[in-house]
Amino acid sequence: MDAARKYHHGNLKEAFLKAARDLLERDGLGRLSLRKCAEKVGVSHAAPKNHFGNIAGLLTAMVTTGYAELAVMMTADANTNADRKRRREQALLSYVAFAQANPALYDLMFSRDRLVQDDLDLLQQVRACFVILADCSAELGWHHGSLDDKTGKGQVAMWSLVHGYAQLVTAGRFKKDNMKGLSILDILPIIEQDGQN
Amino acid sequence: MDAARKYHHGNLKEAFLKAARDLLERDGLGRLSLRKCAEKVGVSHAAPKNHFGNIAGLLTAMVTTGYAELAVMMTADANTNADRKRRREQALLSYVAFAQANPALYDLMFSRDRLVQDDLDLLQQVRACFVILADCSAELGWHHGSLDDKTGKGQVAMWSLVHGYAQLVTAGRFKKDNMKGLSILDILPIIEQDGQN
DNA sequence: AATTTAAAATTTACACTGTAAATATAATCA
DNA sequence: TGATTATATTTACAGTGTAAATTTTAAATT
Repeated sequence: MDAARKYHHGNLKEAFLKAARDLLERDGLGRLSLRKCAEKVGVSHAAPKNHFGNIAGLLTAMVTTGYAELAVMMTADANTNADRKRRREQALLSYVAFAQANPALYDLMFSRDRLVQDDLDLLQQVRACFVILADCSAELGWHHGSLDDKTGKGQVAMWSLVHGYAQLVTAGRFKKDNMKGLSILDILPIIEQDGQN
Repeated sequence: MDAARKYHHGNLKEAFLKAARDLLERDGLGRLSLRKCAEKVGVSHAAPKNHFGNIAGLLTAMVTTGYAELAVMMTADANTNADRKRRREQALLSYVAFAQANPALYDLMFSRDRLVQDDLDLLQQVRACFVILADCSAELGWHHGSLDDKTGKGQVAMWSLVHGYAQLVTAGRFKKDNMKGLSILDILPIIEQDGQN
């Protein structure tokens, strides 16, 4: 079961994912094609059909690895005994860093019509990221103190804020004007309550 | 100069924009093509070249009308003498409503690699929307009261929050779990300061 | 009004794309 | 070894965007 020399090519699936990701970040989604990936890997253009079915399957698999990497990055320093505020800041910084390092992939990760949205692996990895963000949003206070968070409002707000920031930054919507140089941590206090963490 | 009967087709540009937008929302960006638009309008597939140059030009023009409509919706009730908090709630509700009514278009409006990003009309309409949101974020307080907003943090936070929320809602990321039924106004208090509006 | 000019739309052509079906190859298993 | 299954290739086809040449029509000019 030596995966490296098992079949004709050996690990063609991972080779394809790597080639597709390189082409995605280099040329953009609009110029990514199965045939270019196949040429880059050195196989026929019909080879990926066995592994991914169609191009939506390839993109879905690639996006799924993206969510997995994102989860790993967000929890990279979580092994320490840092308090929640520290973990939250680390996770959010990593979240934005991932989006900036992989802008085209990050874009695709929230695409509505190019992925197999009900893919089980994808849903699982998306949920893993959500759980991490949910943990980050826990114990955040509210201005209107009567509100508790059983409704998930804090989680929704947390993900909305960091995703919106990441997307707008990578889309170049914040480049001009006088708002460059801000980080997610600069706008994070908006979501924090004095005296809590 | 009767625009309705000026040329062979008459207002082919607007007819194309309408056809493209219908196909976009019906079938998604992945299945939108110039040739289908041309067939729907009833002209040859090369007709749009005179008006848009290429497909990026068509998508850019379509997205530009989207930003224009968004600006109109956000300021629809602004003629009244409502205070800023009221205007802000109206604008944000309209923002999310627009995204939900035109999910595929809204997605395309933040695409990184399918538009002519330096198109002057596009930049102008984007800026118009930003100005409205900036007005909405004015006079919002901060928890750490020492911070003023000369850096644009409030504007960045405002757009990040509402865009992230709109994108995640239209992408279906909030459909399950226990957080359905929330509106942007439910998470807006997170950005408000007691005693101010 | 007749002619010229320029704009608009069509026709034709081509390289590229995803996908399906039939075929060939190689690894696994009996 | 032989049979089976997974993997990859070949071939084919409909659809795509775009460019170039051509035709048609409106507008401009005389």
